[in-house]
Amino acid sequence: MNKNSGNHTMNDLANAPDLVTDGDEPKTLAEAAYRQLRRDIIEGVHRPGDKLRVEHLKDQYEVGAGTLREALQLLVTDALVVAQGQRGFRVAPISLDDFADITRTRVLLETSALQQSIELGDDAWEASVVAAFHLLSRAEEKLSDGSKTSREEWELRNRAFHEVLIGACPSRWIRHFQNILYHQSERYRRLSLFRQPIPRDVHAEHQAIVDAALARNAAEATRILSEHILRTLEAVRQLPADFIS
Amino acid sequence: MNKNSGNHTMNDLANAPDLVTDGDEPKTLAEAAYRQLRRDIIEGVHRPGDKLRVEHLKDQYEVGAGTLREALQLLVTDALVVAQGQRGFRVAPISLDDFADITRTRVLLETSALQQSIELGDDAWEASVVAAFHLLSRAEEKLSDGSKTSREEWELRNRAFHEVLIGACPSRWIRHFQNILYHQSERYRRLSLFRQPIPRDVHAEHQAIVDAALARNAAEATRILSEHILRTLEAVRQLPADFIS
DNA sequence: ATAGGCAAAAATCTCGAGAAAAAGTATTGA
DNA sequence: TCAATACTTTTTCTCGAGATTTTTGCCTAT
Repeated sequence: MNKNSGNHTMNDLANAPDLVTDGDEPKTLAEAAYRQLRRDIIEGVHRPGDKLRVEHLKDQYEVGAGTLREALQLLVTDALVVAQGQRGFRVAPISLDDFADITRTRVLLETSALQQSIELGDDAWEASVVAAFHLLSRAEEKLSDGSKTSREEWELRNRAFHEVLIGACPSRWIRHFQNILYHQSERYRRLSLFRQPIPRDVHAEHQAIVDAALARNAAEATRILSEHILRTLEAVRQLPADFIS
Repeated sequence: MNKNSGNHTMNDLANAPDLVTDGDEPKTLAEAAYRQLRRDIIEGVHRPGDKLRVEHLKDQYEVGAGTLREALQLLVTDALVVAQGQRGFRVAPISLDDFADITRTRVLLETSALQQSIELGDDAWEASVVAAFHLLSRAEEKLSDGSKTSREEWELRNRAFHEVLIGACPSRWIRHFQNILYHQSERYRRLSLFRQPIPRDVHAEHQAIVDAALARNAAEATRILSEHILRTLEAVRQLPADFIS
């Protein structure tokens, strides 16, 4: 019974569709190409600043030129690709300052969202937080084998955890922006994890956030979350300079 | 043999282009169509929820089908248009709750940006604020004739004023998001102005913001700015219910 | 009379080729 | 040797036609 999409007529807001539908399967070739491209950009297959030539990529992704063009346009929405006038597309460049900006903006949005979540969340929200935290903890245990799949699993569950935390925040716009920023920071976090495969004690940080959230201690929870997010910035800051360029 | 991606030397940051290039002239047909469409959506020519059929619109805007498709895709970035799987495009719906969400998120972002602007702004920033305020005041005087051009001029300068206010905020991301939200609220503000052509004493509010900003009184400035933005929400709230649907 | 299903129509999505623009290369002259 | 110009190549942008999918209308059966 997971074929959801049951639309209730009353109360459009709660079940209003997200600004970017990202959960379902891709229903069009353009969207499929978009997802592959997004993955490849985040994974670093296409490096920051690289030119994305339609003629070359259309063969690689097995779609027509116009279709690939649309996929690139979708990536512009996520700010993973920049389009310049009559000069084609490029992978969005990265820089330390940009990451600092992303991180601080994330803190601003995510703390506000968490505050509202704590204020408004019901039992179901608490349950989803505990569940997501459990899944993340399990993924952390398996992370020690260093395999690629386990890290991907951890990435997925880490994201799910952060999403669920602010899941009771009623603002679709904050969640939308937060979503974009999370994708962005994923590119940087990849660099950090590559260098520092076993991160700092992130488990304890998550635990502390969960405890404060369930205790409805918004001030404490947002404080820890802020430090948690900002710590990633510090980790990237300590990378060799030539990693980012 | 992939080569390279010639990276430029440093200093990319200061002159980094905005996330959405909006100032220049449109350099491509798709972008031209995008701007016309955006204007028409904000102006209400295409009403919220309307279906946007490519076959009809391509004649109206005098471009090919693929080109119009790209224009629509660009509008998805601004969240003025929603694309559903294999079922084409629609003008993004509006609702009171959505506007409340937009407004509150705007307050969150814009106050944070203003705070940083006040903290970091230099003499040139102060000058630009005073200049923008002056232009806006002049536009307000001419607003009494009720002509369409004068209201458009006011819209333009009001936007410029709010942009300049947070112009010294170094965060490109906050400015980017704020930009999107401003476009969104423009749709709603149009409804409000239509009903209430001579708005409340918005001049005094702007004046108070400028005074507090130049006095480097961040707490006061952000407080007034918050109330200022929220007041628009109240104005729309008092519209007849059937205005929004 | 209503519900279900089949068929026609409309709309979307996709592709490849042609026109416009940018980038790269070679040539010429000081 | 260097700079400026003209030419060639590459790439982007645009268009119209064909293939799929969705929607609409009609018909039949219970």
